[in-house]
Amino acid sequence: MKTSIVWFRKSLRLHDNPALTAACDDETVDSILPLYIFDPDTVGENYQKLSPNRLRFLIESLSDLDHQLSSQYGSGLFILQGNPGVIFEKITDSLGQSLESLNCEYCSEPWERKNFFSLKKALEKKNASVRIQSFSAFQTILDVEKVVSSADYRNPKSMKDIDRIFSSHFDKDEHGFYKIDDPVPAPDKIKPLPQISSVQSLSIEMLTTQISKEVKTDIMSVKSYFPGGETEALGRLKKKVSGQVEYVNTFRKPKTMSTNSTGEPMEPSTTGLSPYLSVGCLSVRKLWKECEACQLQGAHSQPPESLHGQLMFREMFNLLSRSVDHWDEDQSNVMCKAIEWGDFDQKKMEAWENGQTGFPLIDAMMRQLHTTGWMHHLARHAVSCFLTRGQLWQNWKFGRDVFDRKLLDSDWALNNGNWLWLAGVAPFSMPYFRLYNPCPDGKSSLNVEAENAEFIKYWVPELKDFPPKYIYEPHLAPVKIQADSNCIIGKDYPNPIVERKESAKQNLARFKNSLSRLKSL
DNA sequence: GGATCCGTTGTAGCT
DNA sequence: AAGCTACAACGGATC
Repeated sequence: MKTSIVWFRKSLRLHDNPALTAACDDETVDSILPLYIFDPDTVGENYQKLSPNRLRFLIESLSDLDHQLSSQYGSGLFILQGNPGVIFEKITDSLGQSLESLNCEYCSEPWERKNFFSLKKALEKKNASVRIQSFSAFQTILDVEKVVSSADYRNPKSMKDIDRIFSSHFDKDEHGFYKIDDPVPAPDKIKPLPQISSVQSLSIEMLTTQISKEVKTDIMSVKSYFPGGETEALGRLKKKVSGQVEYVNTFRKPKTMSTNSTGEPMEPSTTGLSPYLSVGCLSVRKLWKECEACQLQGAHSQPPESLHGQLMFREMFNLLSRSVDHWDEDQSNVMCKAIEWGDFDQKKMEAWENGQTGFPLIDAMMRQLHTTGWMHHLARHAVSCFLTRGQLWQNWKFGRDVFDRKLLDSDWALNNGNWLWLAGVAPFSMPYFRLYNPCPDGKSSLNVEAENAEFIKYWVPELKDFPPKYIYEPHLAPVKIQADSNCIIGKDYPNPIVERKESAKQNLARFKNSLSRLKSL
């Protein structure tokens, strides 16, 4: 018996999975072990690094993978918990010389690369004939290692830069589209599981029970809008993108904030596919190609506003996170100006995280994040601007950590990149003085309101009877109106945590001072 | 090498 | 109602 291990890391899917396909096509092996490792370094010793909602999403994604493997292929997902090095030691001991190869996807995070290299070394020491292969172009369209190591690579900072990188790595076809490889279909057959008696897989049920107990929440009953899993991902892709030529071709990101006409307050106005990309239930290549198929049908929007543009920014951050040292730091990070932010202010941070700032739009957005694990991209702009250079003068890293714990689509490269951008500390085009007004008038891109301010009233039900006129600044409503609306500001809903204009003015001056100090160094 | 242009999606106030 | 201007003013690329 010869066995190949297929290690699922951040690509919890069967379609467009080159590591899996390679194992299936390998005639020298007769059994395949699909493996997932629940790593305490990633989720936290007590699962505290991920919100219950993220844990549920991950479990559902694993469950779907396991179910597909067993019901369609007579295989199954082997789930183990622990440090990958220790896990592989156990498995290789158990498989002995029958271990033929290990296939996995390339992961670009510093700790993941370290994991992989030390693992490779240890395995090869044990068994010199084992073939270990890491496959790229899995989580990204570009081959990250290849691009950042090319001679003319420079850190991309704009759509123009990233477009230039695409141009130098892909030819264009007769329609002007980049020639990107088609996604690989799911395999027809997967070879059976090997016999391993000494290592026992965790069942989804056991894992769920254990996690729920540890985080003191029944994670499977967390109110959710995005169910995890490849099956869901492909269903959503079909519903939102594949057949939706008009939607895709007119997609302009800055214009999407108030276009949710579905009548479903939880339904995103954008595709809502990002959670599925982050755990790899959906292949980004497949998404790219489905958009392209729509664009072939006629005139369409262009990067940066189009869906392709959004995915190109995603590639940009993935490259930067690999090529920039200390990508997640504000010191010794060439992509971050070390602004002298205020000390961690627990009161401000809690008000912001819990949606109790007294700014209804900000609070609605933060409560939506807490409940659904998702926020519109412009909402992320608004709340991060508010927390940092706008109103609260807190270090972007504090907000980054909250997002990372709660966002279903959280991704190390993207989350840090977006915070660097929005805090105005990166050399991207975000002038620090360009603030978002958390109390926008009708012309703002942040304006989420139909006439009735439904978005705010849904997420901040304290204000559900408030007249739309005062919905952004309820403290300005006369006391009689507050009483008639069953919400006394300062009692039933907080007063603004800071004075909006004053704080903005002060922070602008602080930012400016920090910059001139940095320049004089 | 100094001037000019440009950058994913701003705001406020005017006509 | 859409479109203009002023605001405040960065920093890298390009010419």
